[in-house]
Amino acid sequence: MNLTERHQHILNRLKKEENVNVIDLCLELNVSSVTIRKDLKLLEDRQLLFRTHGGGTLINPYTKDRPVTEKAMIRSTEKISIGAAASLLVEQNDCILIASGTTVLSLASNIKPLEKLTVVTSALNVALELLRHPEIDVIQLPGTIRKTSASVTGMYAEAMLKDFSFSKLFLGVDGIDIDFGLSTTSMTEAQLNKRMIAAAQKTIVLADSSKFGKKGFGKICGLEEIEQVITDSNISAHMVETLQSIGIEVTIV
Amino acid sequence: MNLTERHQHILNRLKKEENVNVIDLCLELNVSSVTIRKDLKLLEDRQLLFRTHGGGTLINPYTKDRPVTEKAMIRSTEKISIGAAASLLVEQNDCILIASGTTVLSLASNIKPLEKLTVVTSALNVALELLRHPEIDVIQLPGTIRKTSASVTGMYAEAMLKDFSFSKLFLGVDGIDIDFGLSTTSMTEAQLNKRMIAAAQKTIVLADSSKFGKKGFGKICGLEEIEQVITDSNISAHMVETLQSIGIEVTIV
DNA sequence: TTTAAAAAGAAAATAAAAGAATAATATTAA
DNA sequence: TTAATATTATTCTTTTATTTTCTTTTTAAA
Repeated sequence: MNLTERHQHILNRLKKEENVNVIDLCLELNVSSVTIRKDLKLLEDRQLLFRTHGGGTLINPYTKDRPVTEKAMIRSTEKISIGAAASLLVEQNDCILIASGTTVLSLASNIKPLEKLTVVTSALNVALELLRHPEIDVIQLPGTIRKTSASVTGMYAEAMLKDFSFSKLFLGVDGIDIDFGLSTTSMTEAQLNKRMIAAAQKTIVLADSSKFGKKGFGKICGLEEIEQVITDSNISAHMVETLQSIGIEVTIV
Repeated sequence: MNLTERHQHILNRLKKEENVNVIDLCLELNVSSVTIRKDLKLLEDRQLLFRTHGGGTLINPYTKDRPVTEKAMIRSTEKISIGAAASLLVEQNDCILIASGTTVLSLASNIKPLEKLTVVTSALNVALELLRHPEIDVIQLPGTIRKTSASVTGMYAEAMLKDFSFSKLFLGVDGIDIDFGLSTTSMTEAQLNKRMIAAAQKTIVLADSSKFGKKGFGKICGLEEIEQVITDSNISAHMVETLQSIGIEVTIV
């Protein structure tokens, strides 16, 4: 039995029983505990399981049971830092637009407004997160809800955006590529994001370093349309230079 | 059983019973009380429960205005039954409208669609609840979010409703009075509910028995505009008769 | 073959978890 | 209020799991 078969086996057991432990896997697969731990680590890096002391589990053990919030924990440390850095850009009496995605959700949980703030968002979980603050006027965009991101898309949201102008847009994306520009997995979401960029005076992209060089299915826009990127320190120096040469402000946390 | 599995167990028990105690958990999980206390402390640090003397609870014991998700627990048994009864009225391929409130949230958690279903809602928590079902197309109405009910109101939602026609509206209210009719605490919500009634062929009101004879601030409509009421068995016989005499179908659970 | 690279394992060092003992604190009943 | 009781926090020890470094084995390529 080789490495991939072993990994397959581990994932199958996880699917059946939701969690596995190192010792059982050693016996079942006739390999040492060191090997199993390496397997688990690798699978965790690929975000196929969560490591626990003594084994692994399929579901993130420490999130409330919303499917969407669980996803937020992937690369959580980076996302939390990026969200915190983005929250510093929010000023008093701002009118901002927040798109969907796990990274901007982290922004939402980091916002601590001192005075009035108006937030329009497409993401239901962002809206719910912001409800905690009485200082914030939260406005929800309408539309069909995408199950994977818990956010709306569609013509109603696009039409409504035409009535507003925002000082800033906080945008999360699935891919940033020098040539292809910004992209996301859904066509309708890309369409809405395009309108969002048009409605905002400044577009700030929140993206952890894994997003660079990647392309999602739906193109949102070229890089020339954005003003600022916030990312983590694993971004390559070359990418930073390229972005800066186009005139994009790069913030590294 | 390892640490994470134990934590999972504790959270599951909490979800079912709202509070746990140290001694029971010791026996159930075969670990010392020291360990359980460490578990509870850790889960409290992650804001997944609140520590109490001798155990833990899901609800913060020291806040007055509970967030929306917790408010659902008040009169929960009645609300669960009412929600379950209402869910039976949902038919395949229906296009329904669900308003806001804790009772209709209970409807949302009871819906188990067999085939396609389209749901439009003003309440964010209803929308999130329904996302679990791939068969349901969930459409969110837009607008400013009321913090107390986590639902939208305002002209954008009202305007959007004009584009649709629904077979049924499920409405939660704060008061049902023979003379004053249906009412709710918020003026803007009353306004939206009015439009909702106009957009639906049939209005089904979900209200536990405590709501009868009460008046909220904002009048929604007179009783003649509704077709059906679902309530619990504590409603007075006289009230049932009066409602039926106006031609309202009364379902008691 | 020889060599390089990947995979697996052994062993020691390190870290985490669990429980015991006890002091500190909170709750309850008198 | 006080005393009795229950619960919690703290410290320490034992056990268990993990990480790290290094060696061996296997696999693939030159």
